[in-house]
Amino acid sequence: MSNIRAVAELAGVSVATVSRALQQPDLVSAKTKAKVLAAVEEVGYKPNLMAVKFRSGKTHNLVVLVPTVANVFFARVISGMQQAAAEKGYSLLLANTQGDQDIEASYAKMVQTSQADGLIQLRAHNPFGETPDDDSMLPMVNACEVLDQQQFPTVMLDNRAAARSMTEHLIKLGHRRIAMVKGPQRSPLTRDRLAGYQDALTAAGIAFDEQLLCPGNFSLQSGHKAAATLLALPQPPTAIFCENDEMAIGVVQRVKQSGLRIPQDVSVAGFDDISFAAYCDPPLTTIAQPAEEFGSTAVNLLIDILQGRLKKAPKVILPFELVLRASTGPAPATVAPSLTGGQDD
Amino acid sequence: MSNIRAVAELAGVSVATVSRALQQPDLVSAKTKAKVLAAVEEVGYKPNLMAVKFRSGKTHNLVVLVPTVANVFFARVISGMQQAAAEKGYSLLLANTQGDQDIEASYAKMVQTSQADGLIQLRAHNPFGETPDDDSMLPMVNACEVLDQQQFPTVMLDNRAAARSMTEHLIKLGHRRIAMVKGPQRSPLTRDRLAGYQDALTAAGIAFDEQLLCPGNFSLQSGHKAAATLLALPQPPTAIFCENDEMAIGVVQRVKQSGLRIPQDVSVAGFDDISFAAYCDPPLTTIAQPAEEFGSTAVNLLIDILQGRLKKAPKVILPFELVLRASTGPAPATVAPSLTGGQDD
DNA sequence: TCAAATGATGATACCGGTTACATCTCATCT
DNA sequence: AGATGAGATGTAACCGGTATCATCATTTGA
Repeated sequence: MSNIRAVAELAGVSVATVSRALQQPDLVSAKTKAKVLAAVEEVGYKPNLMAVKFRSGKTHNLVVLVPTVANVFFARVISGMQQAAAEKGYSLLLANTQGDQDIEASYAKMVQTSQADGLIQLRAHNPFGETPDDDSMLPMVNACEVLDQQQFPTVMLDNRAAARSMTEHLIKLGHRRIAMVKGPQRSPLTRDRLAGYQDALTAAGIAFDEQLLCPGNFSLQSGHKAAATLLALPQPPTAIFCENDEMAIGVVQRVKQSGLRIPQDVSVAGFDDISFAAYCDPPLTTIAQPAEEFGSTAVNLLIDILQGRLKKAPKVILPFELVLRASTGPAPATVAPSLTGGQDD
Repeated sequence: MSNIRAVAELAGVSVATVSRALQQPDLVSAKTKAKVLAAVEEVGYKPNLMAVKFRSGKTHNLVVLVPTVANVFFARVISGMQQAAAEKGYSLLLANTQGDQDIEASYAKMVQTSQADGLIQLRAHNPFGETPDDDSMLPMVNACEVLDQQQFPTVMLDNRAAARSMTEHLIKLGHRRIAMVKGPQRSPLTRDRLAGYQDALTAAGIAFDEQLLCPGNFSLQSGHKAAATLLALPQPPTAIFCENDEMAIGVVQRVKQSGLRIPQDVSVAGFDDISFAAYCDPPLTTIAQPAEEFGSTAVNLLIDILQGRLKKAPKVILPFELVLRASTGPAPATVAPSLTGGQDD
């Protein structure tokens, strides 16, 4: 590997001149510059950027903690991050944490050991461990799933309002028994969406029925399983609102397997508006989130912090959009014909 | 940021001793080690790994060039890479190239500028530009989409055999007019799958009909569009084989929109076995690929190269599996019962 | 008892850039 | 002409580790 000293020797100048010729060409004379560039060419010089990063103390790397990259929504978020980072000359170090806090912590250490300048967390944890006493702003941004008492900059959706909006849509269609398939237990995201759901019920004077809440984990399988549970209830729901699209797609399948029609017998709604949502049968009513924008905003915020342009930790709230498709429709007129028992496959 | 010299001073030893106490504890006496560790604790010393990487010339970073991370299949591959890399102490630098060769080249430069040790390419390009004369092994592995005359180590599927296998399945079901929805034009992947399709046709004595080939780009939309074209043919196909599952899902929707039933009127098959394939209506017959294994194998191969354990560029071929679900079924009794076609099963 | 071997530790060069400061050359001004 | 300053270039410190070699103390062996 040729280095700057080899170039300097060949060009007959000092290393400082070579460095200047490449970094601040205005400071060197035209003919020196020419000599240097020729020498660079001749020895095939490529600067060792590791040395630069070491010297400058800036790596221009950003660590991203993702629960699972193999998730359609996160994939879009990452895509947005990548774009924004590339534009600013940063690279992304991707960490698949599988939700494991030890793995998170080990990657977060990359910031402390100067392997990365900052960190983006897509989960509501603080991977640095307990918050330091001094509230000096750690180079971290929290996106998507956010804890409210967070002292970090965050990018989030108003999940409560979004869930309320969807629930209101269902109520307006005449539904009274609206089930909710939840995400992981302690997720603030689930908590907020649940709150929005309850807000809408309360506003419409509908009693909250614990039985209509079903656990899930954002997977297709868990949606499928949840639907089975819900349909087996003595009084099954006429609408099922899922906290993400994957679960909704699982629900759709299970509902159809029961011989019920969507939306005539049961309405189904999702959350995220992943690309597959529009290609469901029937196409899925859902909440669209600007996934790529989550990513780009988070990256830009982080870079602002790193470059000292941010005084206070901002909270950015991105807009959602209710996307109405064919999976939701008017509640069935029937109070209950006679199939309250719910037939199996 | 505290450094090793601060620790040395506090512990009353030399920097060399501190380094040894942390790296090769056996070389240091017990009480010195204790002093050092206490000092490390006291100043909160975290080694600057950037300095280590610079000194050692090894970054332990691997660049991954992905056409689009927001692709279900690639997301799984990346997940497998991440896992394998983490186990060996490497990090992944993710690059979303959008298929742009300039972007690819700019990321490939990270290897040449010592920001990464090696590179994994998921497309059949050589991002380093024209191959160097000396066939010294560049630290690169090519996975998924592979050019055959490649001098790099590769990890791939026998796409030709897989496509042949699927086509044979359709032929066995009595289909004679089998359409193929292709991937991007110049992709070797498309070329191989097409060849396998033709192999099966030839073996079964079915004439190849150019009209039944439809362009696509691996997106849901392109599948939808392709189906529209195919169904409008004077003699539409009775089976549609798509080069990936997304397109197949798009096809399924379009076919159903035409009022045709799957598989009674038209069979549809995909490729990849993404998670959504099993949740289609009807569930999709497809070819399963070990996506995560693609990733882990590629990473392990690359690390073998980097650590000099590999003499010749190996070609690894991973197994596929024909996954039969409900989207394929017997060919409909032909509108024209004339027996030009020949034998059924 | 002295030489040689062993073990523990220290001093410092080194990796490859950047950059503060020094030096040198001219041109300009009074 | 001498002083001043601008412009071009060189010298070397520096970033923070690692590793080589030197040094010194202690033990072992003949």
